[in-house]
Amino acid sequence: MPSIKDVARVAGVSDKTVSRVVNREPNVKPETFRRVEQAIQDLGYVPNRAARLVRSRKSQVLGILTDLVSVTPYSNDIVRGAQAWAHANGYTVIVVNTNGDDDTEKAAWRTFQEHSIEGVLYVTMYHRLINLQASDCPLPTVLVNCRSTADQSLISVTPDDYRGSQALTRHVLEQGHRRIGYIRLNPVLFGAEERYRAFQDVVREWGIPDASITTKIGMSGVVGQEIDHSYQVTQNMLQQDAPPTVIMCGNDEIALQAYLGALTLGHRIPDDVSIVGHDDFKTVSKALKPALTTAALPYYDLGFRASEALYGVISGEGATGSAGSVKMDCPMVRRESVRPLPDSQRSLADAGGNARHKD
Amino acid sequence: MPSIKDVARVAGVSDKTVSRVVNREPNVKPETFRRVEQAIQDLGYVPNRAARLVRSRKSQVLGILTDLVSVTPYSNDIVRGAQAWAHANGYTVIVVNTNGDDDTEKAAWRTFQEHSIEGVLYVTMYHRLINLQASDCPLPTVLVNCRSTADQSLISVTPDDYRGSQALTRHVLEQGHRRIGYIRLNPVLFGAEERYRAFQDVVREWGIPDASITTKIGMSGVVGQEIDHSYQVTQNMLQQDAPPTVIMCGNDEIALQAYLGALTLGHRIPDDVSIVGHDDFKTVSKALKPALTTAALPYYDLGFRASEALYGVISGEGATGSAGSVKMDCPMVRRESVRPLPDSQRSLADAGGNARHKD
DNA sequence: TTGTACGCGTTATCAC
DNA sequence: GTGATAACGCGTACAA
Repeated sequence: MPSIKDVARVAGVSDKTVSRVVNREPNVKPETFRRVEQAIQDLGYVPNRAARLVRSRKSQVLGILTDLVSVTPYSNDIVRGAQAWAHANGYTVIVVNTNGDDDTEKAAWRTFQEHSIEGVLYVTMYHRLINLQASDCPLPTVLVNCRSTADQSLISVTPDDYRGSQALTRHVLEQGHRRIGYIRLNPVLFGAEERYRAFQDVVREWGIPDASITTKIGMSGVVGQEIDHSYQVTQNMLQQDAPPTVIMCGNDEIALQAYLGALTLGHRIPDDVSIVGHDDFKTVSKALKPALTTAALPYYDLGFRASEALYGVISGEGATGSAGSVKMDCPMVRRESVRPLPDSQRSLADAGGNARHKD
Repeated sequence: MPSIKDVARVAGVSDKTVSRVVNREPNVKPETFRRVEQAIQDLGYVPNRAARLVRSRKSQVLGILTDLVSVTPYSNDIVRGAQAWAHANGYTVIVVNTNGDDDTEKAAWRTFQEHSIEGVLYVTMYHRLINLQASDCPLPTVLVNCRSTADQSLISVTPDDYRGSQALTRHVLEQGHRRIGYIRLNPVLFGAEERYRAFQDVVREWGIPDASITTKIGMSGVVGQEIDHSYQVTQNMLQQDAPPTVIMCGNDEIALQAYLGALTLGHRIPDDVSIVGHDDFKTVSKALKPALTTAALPYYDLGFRASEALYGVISGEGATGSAGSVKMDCPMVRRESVRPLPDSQRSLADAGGNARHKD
């Protein structure tokens, strides 16, 4: 590896002049500039960041701290989004997965300090509340996909599950559905409860009677290894007396179960039952036939936006705390799994009937 | 950030002594050791890797170069595996996604050099053949999930698609299936062709007549944005004169389509048709009802193993080229989507019949 | 057992 | 415009 001195010697200038050229500083004669560039080419010189860092204290490196990576393969898009921002802005990224282990997390913070990282993205792989204090973070930190209950001064970037679910529920009602099944995600999840709350609020706002709503929990247990009974739940719902005309699912994976459950019973989607999901996990939502109407979790954008916010903090111009925090929209993705109900079927009066097609 | 000198001053020793304590070198009086440790604690001193690196040339950092991340969310497990190895061995990892762009890849190599990275994992997100030359790699490199046709001297770690598919095909035949549908993955994919080749070889070896095999292509087009017609293909297969008793799918996503296609037609799985996949994408294979019998792509292990191999190269003890290259097994995961055929249905004579249950 | 002098590759300061 | 010279935080070599 040639050093700046080698270049200087070959170009016949001092090392400082090479430094000027490399860093595009002013006050270099064009002729000198060319000679130096040539020498750099010839030698294949690449500046050494470590040496630069020793002096200048700017590492141009961001750290990403990640918890249960295995929960779902999709949330990794957060990391991708962050990487995209980083590389577009001359930053490099170091990722450490803690798998939820406290010691590993401690070690990660230390690693970050050793590398003189400028700031870290603390990302959780599902939307949740955490207990972090700003004083626990030795480096500038932005929370992604989570918020701290313990310390409001930590900036966070989270998805707006509430509004996503709200839009979905309104859409379903606008399509004329009145008998609704709702399969809840694991209640342990913060995002899950937000979605359910939105559903309840909208349904109440529209004056839908409780009797025409069926709510069941589809998953339960420890996050990452929950038991999924949504297949069975779907079938029970569809076999009850006045079955719902639409089943709203806590997320797309539950929606997949709902599809399988409904199809196995011989129900057609959306002719016999409409189904909506949440998250827009593409390998599910786009693969389903008919494709699933859902709300898109903006994972990639979460990562990208959070990096911007972190950069704001680092460069000191950043607002902090709830002022700087952002909730990002989960836009509805309308596909073919929701059928508009004809007027004749919209009344609640036929609540005893079964909208299923007969073949 | 306190430096080694600050610690030295507080502890009342020279900086070299602090260095000795930090690096656990011998010849430090226990008493001194304690005093220094105390000062480190008090000041929150963390050694600066950059400074260390300027002298010692060992960055303890690995680079990961990654192409089309978006192809599937699952292959990211390769990166996880590599990270796991790294953090278990005191290494840190820098990941750069190129999205298949050549300029980005060039820039990535440069970034790696700037960071004095010790070696890089060149990982592709689907199993394929590439054109890389060892001379294109300014740093020690190991190929993951791909092999170079241009240069055999590059070590590679790849999944053994052939053997995975072989095991699956044998299993299906052992369960008595003779009329077989095979839905091929995009033929552009190297792994896809390996799987198909294994299927053909086994079927020939067992003397299954061509007439009882139906082969169709389920996906085609540019990788990452292919058109998927496997849903329709499945339905066509099931509606033909002597429908297959089992459908073997190029991967789990096709298997999902096969489930949907079959269920929609009113077929039961595995009573009416058995289905097998490939890859073991858990959000599909475990979610399906009944759960899918498939072969597991060892993504995580690929990343882990490749890191070991790379470490071998770096520390100079490594075999190179095809000698050091590894093909990793894709073990069959036996679940409930394959039904053993009763002896009465195993003969090829009933090739005109339809094994479907009548309700 | 401990300390001193120096060098690593780079940037900062200031004089030329 | 350009170049000495010092300094960054740490490890190495050697002296004490």
